Amino acid sequence: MTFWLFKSEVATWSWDQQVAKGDAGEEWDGVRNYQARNHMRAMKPGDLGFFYHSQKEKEIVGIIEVIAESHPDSTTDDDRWDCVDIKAVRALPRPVTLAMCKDDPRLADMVLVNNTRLSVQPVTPEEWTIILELAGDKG
DNA sequence: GCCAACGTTGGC
DNA sequence: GCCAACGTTGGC
Repeated sequence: MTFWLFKSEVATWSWDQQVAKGDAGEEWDGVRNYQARNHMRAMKPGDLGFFYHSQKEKEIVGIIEVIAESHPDSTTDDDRWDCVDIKAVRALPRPVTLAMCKDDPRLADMVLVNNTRLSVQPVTPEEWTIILELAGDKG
């Protein structure tokens, strides 16, 4: 089991839209960054991830599950770009803001804090647990 | 709205 | 293969 974090602007693809897709989920398309793509290629069905709203909200709002391995991105003919499918698992009881992550010394090395521009990134098991704690999520 | 960080492109 | 120019992301 590996943990991840997916970033999206609310205007582009929001948590509510993800939830509306239900268990069918949706492909995480549109990624045009090699690092982000490589992370998606490393994902396995059953992996869990956080759903983060960038720009305005700047907070982790929910948990998603990877439901399909990486496959060609249907929004482009360029075969360099792959994506996975994800579905919403549950919303966090309270969102965890970027500011909260920055304020917690245990999260000082988190990619979210240190590489603001990477839209798909790994999360360590320790970070995963800490964020669930900050969110008041009991699993 | 600005700007820092960083990734990509393309000329050489 | 280097690097300058440019474009984009996203926090502030």
